[in-house]
Amino acid sequence: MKEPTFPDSPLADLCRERGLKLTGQRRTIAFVLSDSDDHPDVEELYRRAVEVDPRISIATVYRTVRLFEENGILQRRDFGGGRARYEVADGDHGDHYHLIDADSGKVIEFENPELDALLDNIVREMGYDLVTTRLSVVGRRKTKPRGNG
Amino acid sequence: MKEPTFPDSPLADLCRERGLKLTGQRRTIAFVLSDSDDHPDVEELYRRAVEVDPRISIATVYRTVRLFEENGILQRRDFGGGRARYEVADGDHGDHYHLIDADSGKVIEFENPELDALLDNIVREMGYDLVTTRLSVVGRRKTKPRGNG
DNA sequence: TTATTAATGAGAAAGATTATCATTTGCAAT
DNA sequence: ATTGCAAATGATAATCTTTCTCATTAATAA
Ligand SMILES: [Mn+2]
Ligand SMILES: [Mn+2]
Ligand SMILES: [Zn+2]
Ligand SMILES: [Zn+2]
Repeated sequence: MKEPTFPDSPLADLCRERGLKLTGQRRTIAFVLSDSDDHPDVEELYRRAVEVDPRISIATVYRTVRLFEENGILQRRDFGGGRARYEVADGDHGDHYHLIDADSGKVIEFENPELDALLDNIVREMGYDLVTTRLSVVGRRKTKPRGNG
Repeated sequence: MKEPTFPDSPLADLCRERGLKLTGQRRTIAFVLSDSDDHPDVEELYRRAVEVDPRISIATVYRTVRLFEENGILQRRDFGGGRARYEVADGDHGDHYHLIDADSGKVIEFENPELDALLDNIVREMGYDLVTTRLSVVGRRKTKPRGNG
């Protein structure tokens, strides 16, 4: 009966600009996504969305992330572990890669123009245009070597 | 009633060397894998294995690829599309990456020592030791530019 | 050959995602 | 403001891949 009030997020505006119908649920999910700076999966997005407006179903979250991804608003990531994870495309930072801490699972973002260029060149020299790079590295925190231990 | 006869494959020997019990099914799956130079998923491995010996179940194929992967005999790949795909670890070629043709889905392997080194350095400079690199690029075949067309 | 222990087969179960369909809602035209 | 209609939603069934269960079978060592 009571509609929650919150401002239109940048993603909600994007949604409109693409000519997508801006439903209450999409507005909520867009808000939640704009508010996130990590890589939530659908379950986590659902939890956050319900906080904002309980009148939402997990099915709609699945539908909406797919829609947003098809429209270039979201990027899907696969860090292993069975569930797809999402982040805003071209949020405040541009293209980037992910380092996963092998022990904690923590995701650390990084950019590297040299890597961008190298991948582009490799693919071009094979006679292709680069469409998508799917890259994540798993690493283990280095134990700082001591003088004597 | 009739046991199919085929030689022990390199992978079957590896299986023994690791102290794993060499069952008929594992011998068959090892044979099929040694005979493959592509990136089959479990369903495809099952089809190939049944050709060699019908007395095999898909459950055992799942179990065996997991076992082989845990023992460093197989590598699991994710090219998108929902199913895990497998290839022999350190077959005739060493570590390599994969380029997926965006239109045909064809998988093209490549090696690149510069890329190896760059990834290693990036991760090291972030304070980590590189454990695993998960990389595949999707590309579209270049249309050769014409002088006039 | 026998005993022991692990592996297998068949199917149930699990986990993630998509499909179905009756109902509701956004939105554009009255 | 109402109306009409296509599109979206909620609830849940279905699908798809992978793992689990458990009674039966088979591999290895004594
Ligand atoms: Mn940078
Ligand atoms: Mn090389
Ligand atoms: Zn990211
Ligand atoms: Zn390969």
